[in-house]
Amino acid sequence: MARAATTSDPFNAIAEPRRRQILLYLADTERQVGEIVAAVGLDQPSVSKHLGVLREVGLVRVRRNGRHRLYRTNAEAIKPIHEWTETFERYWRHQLVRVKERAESQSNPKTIPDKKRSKP
Amino acid sequence: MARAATTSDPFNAIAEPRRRQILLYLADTERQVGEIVAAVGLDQPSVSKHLGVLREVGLVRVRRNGRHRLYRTNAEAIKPIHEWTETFERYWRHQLVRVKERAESQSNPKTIPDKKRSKP
DNA sequence: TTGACATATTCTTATATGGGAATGTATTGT
DNA sequence: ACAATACATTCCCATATAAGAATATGTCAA
Repeated sequence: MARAATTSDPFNAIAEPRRRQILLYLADTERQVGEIVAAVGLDQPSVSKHLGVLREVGLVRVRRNGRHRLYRTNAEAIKPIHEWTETFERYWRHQLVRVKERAESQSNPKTIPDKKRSKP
Repeated sequence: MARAATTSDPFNAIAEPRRRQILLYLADTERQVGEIVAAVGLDQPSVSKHLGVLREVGLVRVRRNGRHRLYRTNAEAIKPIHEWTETFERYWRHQLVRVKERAESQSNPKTIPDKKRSKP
């Protein structure tokens, strides 16, 4: 079968760039939907749907305030992803050590291209 | 537009559980495709396709050895994801502190949850 | 109440994706 | 050269999903 739904798997939920953008935007401050709409430059229904996904998977929390809804990132829900990537940390450390060793042992300036940064 | 392709966005590439499984499996040892097939319990073409995605996005490296291909996780490609989640670390730390403080100061649960929606 | 505002939900549609089956390709042993 | 082995690729199909348009729901103000 296919992958787990965006609404049940945080890994899948953050696979959408707009949602990552929203999570960063909501990381330190509560925001109303209107503000989020302005910030990400999508139309309101799209934003509401993204927020719905993030809500269901637990990556954001909502609170009502009059006619507004105040969203905020629930950082704890990102922890599992952080921990998953963390299991690879020692491996890329080892890789770096190996690269460094090679660079030091032989003064052969062989270029090892670094991966480009992803642009969220 | 939709999300970036699995073959160009590591976040999307790891949104598939099988691929995460493969990445863990290949983290510390090179493996031939046959071994990976046995390990994940999919049939060979499916595994090859997942490996193709991981290859294109740079999450694994391949090396030929006779008729075999030896795959290994390229941990460095996971770093950007790790770093993205890391930006939230201080927030979940704060959240934990707040939760702890509240639990210690008062035993009055003031949570106002958002209206539940039924979707099961 | 009525109406304006803020947000959510429900269509519809185009596209990406994963699995299964079948086939293609490269490499080795004889 | 030929067959077997080890993978990769292609084709087809079912499903998930994201955007857009239209509509619904809920809340405040007059």
